[in-house]
Amino acid sequence: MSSQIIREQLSRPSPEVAADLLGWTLTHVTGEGAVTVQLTEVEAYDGGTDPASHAYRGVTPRNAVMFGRAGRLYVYLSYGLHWCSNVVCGPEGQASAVLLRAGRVVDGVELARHRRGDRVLDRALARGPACLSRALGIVGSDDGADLLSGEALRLMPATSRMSYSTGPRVGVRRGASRPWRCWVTDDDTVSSYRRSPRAEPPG
DNA sequence: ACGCCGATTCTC
DNA sequence: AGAATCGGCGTC
Repeated sequence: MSSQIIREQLSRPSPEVAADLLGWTLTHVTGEGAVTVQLTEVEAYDGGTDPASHAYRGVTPRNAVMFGRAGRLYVYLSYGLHWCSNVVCGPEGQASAVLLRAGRVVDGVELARHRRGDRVLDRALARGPACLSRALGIVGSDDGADLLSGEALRLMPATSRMSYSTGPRVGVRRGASRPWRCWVTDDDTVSSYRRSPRAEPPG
């Protein structure tokens, strides 16, 4: 599949793209080596219509990448200490992204464990959005990297379709009830669901 | 300029 | 349940 076709696929609204991304792999090559993660849990974020989105209130230096062309990486700092990674979706000019919440490390397990800690179980190496980014060695300077034409970071489509479940998003206060979290059904690398303590009541 | 809060994670 | 830790954004 050409990167042109993949980019068109990613240029649709993020709630549609999210489920497609399950089973895809993301590889990051650094001086330390390569780590590949197969995605098992993702969350869609829209732009102007989604109060949980970083792009809800328009373009800022932080979220600018979300408004650019699909297929690039949007990285942000969470709680002042954790990097989190997104795949930019949707047509250019319209903010939209899919947060990478969890995956299975299918290559570079030793390097991923070195980054995450010796006592971390294999299945937990990339469980949780900050853990996934940490396992891959993704940091703020990777913000904006093209995942389809780049050398260091590469996103590749799944070889087979996975059966998946959907449900409310994790951690967000507003818009938490939109069923925009997708995960591979019964997969042990999926993060355990915790609704934000500050989430607005459902309904 | 100031203060609050977050698309989190780990530990107690 | 609480801490770690800082940039973004609303408010004064």
